[in-house]
Formats: sequence, structure tokens, C-alpha cells
Amino acid sequence: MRGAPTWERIYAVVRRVPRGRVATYGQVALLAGLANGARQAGYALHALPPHSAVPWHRVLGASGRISLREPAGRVTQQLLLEGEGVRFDAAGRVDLRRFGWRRGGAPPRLARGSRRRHIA
DNA sequence: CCACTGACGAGTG
DNA sequence: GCACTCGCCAGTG
Repeated sequence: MRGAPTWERIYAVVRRVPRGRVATYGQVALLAGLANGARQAGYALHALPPHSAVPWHRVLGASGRISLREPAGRVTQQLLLEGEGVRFDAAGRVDLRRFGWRRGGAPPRLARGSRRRHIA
């Protein structure tokens, strides 16, 4: 992986994102070894063929928003995610606190004293 | 080698 | 929270 092309490393990381969870471009880039390569992650996925085994739809922008330029692609991505149980709010955003991929598995527990606000 | 591009992200107002 | 600007850096021509 070390000498592998940049895109391959990006794809390798994306393949690790579990079903029903989403990662951000920056997160993917970082895990691939590119400290400031969020754009490269996006560019790599953009170059991906339509029927790739790479779960490209599980990658969103840091704000939980779909970053695709083309409307058709955005619809496809949202449909694929909803098919895995990921919910979008009225503004078309995903709550990363709930569906964000936590590498390491340990869900970030709410800080003591924080207000738990009617979750779903 | 240089210029331009872009599925980004953090900072600022 | 939204709109803008600026920094990033691999790919492409």
C-alpha cells in the first residue's frame, strides 16, 4: 500500500467503511496517509467507474452533505445510503454523530452533563 | 516544468 | 448557520 498509487490507497480506505456508516473525505484522506488530501479523496472517487466494488457512496463532506456536482449522482448516493439505513434530514444532511464511521469502534459517549435531546 | 482544476475543509464575517 | 476566501496537492495537458 505504501508504494501504491494515491488513488488506490484512497480506495482501500473507503472499502473499509462499514455498511450503514459514512466517512468524510478528510477522514478518508488522513487514513490513506494524505494529511491535507480531502480534495484528492474526492477526485479519486470521481474517477471511479460506475460499477465499482468501492462503496464510494459512503463518503460525504465534513458537514454531512453530499458533495457531488451532478444532481443525478447525488440522488443515487442518497438512495444507496438510505437503503443501508442512513437517514437524511430535510436539508439533505446526515448526522455524522449518529452515522459517522468511528474507526476503533468506540462510540463517542456524550460528555457528562450534556443535554440529551430527543434522539429519533 | 508550468498552469489549471477540483466529489474538500478550516477560518472569517 | 450561510456565503466567501484561501490553502491544499495529485492529476492532467
